[in-house]
Amino acid sequence: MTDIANELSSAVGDIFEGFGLEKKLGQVRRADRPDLADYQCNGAMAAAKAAKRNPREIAGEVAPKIEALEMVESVDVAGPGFLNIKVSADTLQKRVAFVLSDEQAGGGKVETSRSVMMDFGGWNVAKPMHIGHLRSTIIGDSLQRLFRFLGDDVTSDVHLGDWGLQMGLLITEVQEEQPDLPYFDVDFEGDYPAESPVSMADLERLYPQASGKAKEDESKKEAARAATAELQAGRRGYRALWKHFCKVTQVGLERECGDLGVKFDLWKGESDANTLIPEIVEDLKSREVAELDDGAWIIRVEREEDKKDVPPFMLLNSQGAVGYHATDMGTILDRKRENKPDLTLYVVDARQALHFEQVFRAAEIAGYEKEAALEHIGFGTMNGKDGKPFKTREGGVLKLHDFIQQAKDKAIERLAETGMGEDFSAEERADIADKVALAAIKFADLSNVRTKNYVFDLDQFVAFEGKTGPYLLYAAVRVKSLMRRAKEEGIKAGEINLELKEERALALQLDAFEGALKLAYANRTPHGICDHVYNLAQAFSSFWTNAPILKEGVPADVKASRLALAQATLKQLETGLSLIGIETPERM
RNA sequence: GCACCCAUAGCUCAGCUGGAUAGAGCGCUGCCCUCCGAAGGCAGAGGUCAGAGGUUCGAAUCCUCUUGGGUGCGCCA
Repeated sequence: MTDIANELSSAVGDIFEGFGLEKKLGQVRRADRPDLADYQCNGAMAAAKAAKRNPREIAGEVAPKIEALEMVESVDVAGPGFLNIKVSADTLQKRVAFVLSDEQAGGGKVETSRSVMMDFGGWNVAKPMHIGHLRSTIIGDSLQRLFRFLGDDVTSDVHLGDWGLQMGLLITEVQEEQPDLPYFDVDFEGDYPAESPVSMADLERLYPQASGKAKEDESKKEAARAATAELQAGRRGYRALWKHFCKVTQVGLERECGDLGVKFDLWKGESDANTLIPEIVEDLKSREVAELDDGAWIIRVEREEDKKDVPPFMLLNSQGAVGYHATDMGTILDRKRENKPDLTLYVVDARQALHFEQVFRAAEIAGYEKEAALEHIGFGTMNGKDGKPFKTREGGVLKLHDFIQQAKDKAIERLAETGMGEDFSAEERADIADKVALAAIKFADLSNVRTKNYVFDLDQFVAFEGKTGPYLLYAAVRVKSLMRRAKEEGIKAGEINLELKEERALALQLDAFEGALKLAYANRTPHGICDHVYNLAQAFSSFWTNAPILKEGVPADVKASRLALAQATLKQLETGLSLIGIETPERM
């Protein structure tokens, strides 16, 4: 069963076709004027344009046929030719019953399942995990949940940044601080220490330090480049030291992932593409895809129709080292062989757009992957209240862990203010605070259009009032509490009978889930899911205050009907929230 | 210089392939708890959709230009 809008579209499309009009003109959607209709079709006006006829005349011809459909209650022609459709109560009732019984909660499935690779997170070895990584992780995670839910075979890969110049910078920086370590002795032949010479804290300090020096001092940069090339060429001591960097970093990364409730299927890194690089270089050189230019091996990717300069793809730099062009190419080939994805999504900051364009073009030229199977899912930056990139009060880069902690502290504060959960155990309260904080962060992020920058205001987002994650948790918890009470009283959900306008509005909202998911899926924009769950929670709140469910004096059959409606809502609400990575507590 | 993204209510943001009276939230005003969780609901004030042209029966949406912000542009990732 698909949603009502879809069924109507198909039926109305057939009717349009019967009049010699295009089927797609029969497209039906939710009405923008709920006072006039449940659903609307604007096709008559477009049809009139194409056929050079009067739109009202066409609408008038089509309307009786639509009205004759079993699911339709009535059809009106309004304004220049809008077809306003009201569906029968029975149609809506069946739809709600379906949502209640459907394992997808009415969310639907894709027609053909694809194999999809998702590359997000963008964590780097040794660079501090900061606020800038948040969006990729949250958006990527939501997309992997959505795609999987709709039936695709998804593989997510954190694609660790572990192979570029930052590694060389770290190596030279450690050498400067601790020159006597065996890693730097070329003649050293023994076993290197099992213990890392640096901690995560050291790494977080060393990288910005080294990076700063390299910017000021060209010779330091040269040394780092050389070290990078040597590492990539396999210098034993460098490899051993590098492994320590990676291992130490991984511990911190797993902590962040756990905190965010995000899971990756693969923890591969840029370095994993390394084994393929020589093969690729050889292949592209021999087929003359790559050419030598200024000492570097490049692939020209510019096109006639380009309106801008598209710099070449850099296979090997003049030092013979590989950068992220080459590792990304290697990764594409690796995935092509290992996972055979139909589609690869790169959830990476919009500023990388040119980079991906170069890589995708180069992959196509090289014949490793079709350009159309590679997609950059860009996003804007998260700014502070001043509209500038999010920083600490001191102006430094805010670590992700600290940021999440701030949100948790704020959640604890808010819960205490309202006395919510005060008689719960400390563990439960802490768990609730965690869920509230994450819901606040994720909902705030995902409810903005992905491609735009947005302003993060912690006070606003951790609020329980308004369009926030915590409000949604509250809405869900309220229904859960109702369910517990119904169970205690032995009341069961029964046949659905929609009478009040709030009941009808809620049913219509439940029907909109599939459309919201499909749109989010097609555009890779989770914010449509946010809108849907929020609208659903609002429709439920209105229903809740106007349609008593378990109160005394409510007839048994009405109780059973409303309980079914509430249950369907809870199911879809929790399903929808799970798709944006939000978990609901049992109570709060 | 060239290219991309963005500009909608006091603030933060939605607005799907062009459609009816441009929607939310916060804030503001007024109602609604002897009654399932009021962290809620209902009602109201508040907008020349940055500006100017154009296409169209119809434009916040499409095209052109202007202004004002952000970002990117071969050996960092």
